[in-house]
Amino acid sequence: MERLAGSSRLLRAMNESASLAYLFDRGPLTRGALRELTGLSKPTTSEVLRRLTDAGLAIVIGHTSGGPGPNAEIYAANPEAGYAVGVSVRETRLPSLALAVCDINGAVLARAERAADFARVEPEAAITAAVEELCTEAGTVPDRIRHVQLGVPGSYDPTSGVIRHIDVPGWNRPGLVDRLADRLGVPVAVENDVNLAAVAERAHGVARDVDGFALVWFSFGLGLAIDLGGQLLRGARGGAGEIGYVPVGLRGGGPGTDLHDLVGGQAVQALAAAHGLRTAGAADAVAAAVASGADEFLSALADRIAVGIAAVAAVLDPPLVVLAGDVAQAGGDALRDAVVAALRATTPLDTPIAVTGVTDDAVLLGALDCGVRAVRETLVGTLRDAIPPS
Amino acid sequence: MERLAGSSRLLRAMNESASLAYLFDRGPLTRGALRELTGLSKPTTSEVLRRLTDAGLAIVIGHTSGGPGPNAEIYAANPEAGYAVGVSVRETRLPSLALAVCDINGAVLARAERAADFARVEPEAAITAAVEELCTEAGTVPDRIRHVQLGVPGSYDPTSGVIRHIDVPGWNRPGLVDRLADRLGVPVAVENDVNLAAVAERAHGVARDVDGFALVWFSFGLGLAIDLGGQLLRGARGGAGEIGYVPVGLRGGGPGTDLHDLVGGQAVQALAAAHGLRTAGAADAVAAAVASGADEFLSALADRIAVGIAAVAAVLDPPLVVLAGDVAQAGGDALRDAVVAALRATTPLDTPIAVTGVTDDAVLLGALDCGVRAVRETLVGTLRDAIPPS
DNA sequence: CATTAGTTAATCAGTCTGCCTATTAATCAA
DNA sequence: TTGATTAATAGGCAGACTGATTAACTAATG
Repeated sequence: MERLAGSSRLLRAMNESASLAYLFDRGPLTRGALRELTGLSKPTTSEVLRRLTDAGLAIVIGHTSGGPGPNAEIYAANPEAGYAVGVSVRETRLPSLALAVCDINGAVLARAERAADFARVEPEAAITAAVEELCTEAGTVPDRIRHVQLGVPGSYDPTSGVIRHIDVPGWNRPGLVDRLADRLGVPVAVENDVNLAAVAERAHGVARDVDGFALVWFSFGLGLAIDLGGQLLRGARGGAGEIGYVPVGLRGGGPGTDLHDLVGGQAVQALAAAHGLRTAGAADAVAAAVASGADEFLSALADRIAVGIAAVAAVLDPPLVVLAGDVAQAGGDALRDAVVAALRATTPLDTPIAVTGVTDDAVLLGALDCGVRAVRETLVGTLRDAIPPS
Repeated sequence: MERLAGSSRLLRAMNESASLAYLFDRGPLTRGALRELTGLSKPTTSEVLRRLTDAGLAIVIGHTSGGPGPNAEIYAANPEAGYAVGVSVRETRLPSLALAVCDINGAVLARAERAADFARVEPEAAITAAVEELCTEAGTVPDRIRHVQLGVPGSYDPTSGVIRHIDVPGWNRPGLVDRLADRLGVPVAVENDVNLAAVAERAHGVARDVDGFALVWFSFGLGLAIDLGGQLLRGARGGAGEIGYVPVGLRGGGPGTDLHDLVGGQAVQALAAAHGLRTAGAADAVAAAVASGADEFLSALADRIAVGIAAVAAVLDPPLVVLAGDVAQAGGDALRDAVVAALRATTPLDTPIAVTGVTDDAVLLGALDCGVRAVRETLVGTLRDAIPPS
């Protein structure tokens, strides 16, 4: 229930932040267009835009032409109002970083990849150095950055400030995030990498116009991200989506088989080997299977995947399930069709299933998207907080 | 992102609705207390309360005393501002109804139970008659009712307006809800009964102060409700929580065992019988087992339940899992302890588990709670909509 | 008499309506 | 083809209006 109360100052703050929000997500607008969206009068719209430009939050980027009458000025959010950095921390054979800066409108200014030996260089130093290098490449200064979004293969517990379930050396130390924020002089947020992939899927992939979806990530590890109307579900301790722990089958007492044993990277490779496919990794195995038409292996794999999806679908009933990660991407539509068939054969659930539509680095794109959104929130909040502390 | 923009009228509407909202959920307040909560000035607070009382939404219910100075008037939401009806439609051996009316503050005015033979009387007629009778019992008129909340053992698809997965005769007909609303002349909302039990659990049970929780319902059927910060998760087609479809074990192709086959009412009874307990129903069997200390049966049952909870916990990581429904209630703490042990033995998840704290009819209480909230929203919205259509 | 509840009057902030001017494209006459 | 005329639109300005605030004031209570 809305509980906002106040005086005319609140009104101005609301009108300004609403206008800025429209500039952010409806793109460039004329005064007239903004007037229609906000329902404000001509003088007020003018005043709001004057103040936003004075504050460096909006700029005139052009003029209309063609129609009768004067050419209306076209306003847009000032891209230089703040930059966001996205960082993807990867745990492959060698730990590595992918990072990028973008402006408030989401345009990427610079991008880089780096190997990083976290056993020798501590994470704070490595990230700080990488960000500074990125800034010089982008031709900007670190001061302009308003938010750094990290994506890590683990879950972040905001109450304790610790990244858990992470295998990259040095990254599970308590206080790391605070120290990094201190060093960079910028707010730092941490998010699970699969969650960020889901953010990218909503922004650029197949989940663009969907109410919500579950993204299942098949790679070396196994992950799940849940998007409910654009909001991520993280769970009590950031542990939502630890789908690898879904039990498979009953057993008396002791620990038994779970989903990780069935469709984790190693399990997939083992299954492939059992079907006579010997390759370097799980993704390669699946790609080879698709190429050579090894249907038996694919349908065996699909059976296993269907178990996990059935559990997710029964609990959440998502409007869409997206298969992502290098293994799923290697499988493509062939794997998707096999999974659909397996699911239909076993349960009455008819949840639509799709393969990811993000071809670029999904985690990095998602981190940028989250970062930009955070910067926008900050800027809108700045206006809102013009309300005096009573 | 907030997009509200407007002029001084909006301000008044906001201040009034915020004040009313505070009266609703902080209970009776003096002018001074409301002033602190809203941050408004003395004259404005007075004006707002004057308008609310004029509109019949607030009343003076008393005066302070004891301190120096005049006695402050104590304001409260006018209980007569609107009534809500909750109806629980049950599918037992004989279909039956439980219903109650309460005022805007949640005080129950009248309550009734009724058998209803929906094979012979159509649902619209039966509900309408029951509501009218309830009104005379409560000494009020049906006009005063602003919302009717139904709880049904099935899922309601708001897009098609059809109640699905329901076994009570006549209730799966398309357009039923609209016809009922027409006949009663009041908005009618439908919700899954387990979801309503979760609402009651949050309002009156063990989930009062928790961020979110998953409520697993064990009765004749099997259900799951997911509460995320007080918001229910319903799924794409109202099918979230169809936990009975969670698969158990791998199988090649054909339909195999699912959770319903494991812990549905019949399955529990069969399991009890296998352990030498012959009773009329699942709940009785469990109660008998607890009374007689039949630990083997209980731990076998707990093993099965743990599979379901593990799946839910792995997907959602809820801060709490609540066991509810007559079977769980019969099991009580003994069953809870057995389930905790079974869960710890099989998975690394350490989600807290509790038995329901609602002893009264949870579905009916939840329906009343939902109904009251809907009426409050309507009233607050009335004030908000004082904003002219430009 | 000190303290508090609530009202009244004057003021201030912010938006709205209505009118005005300037600018552009289209149309029409020479 | 060119210049004048007209219609349509962008944006600014002045005065009215709404609603909240501050500050002073009245009245009630221990």
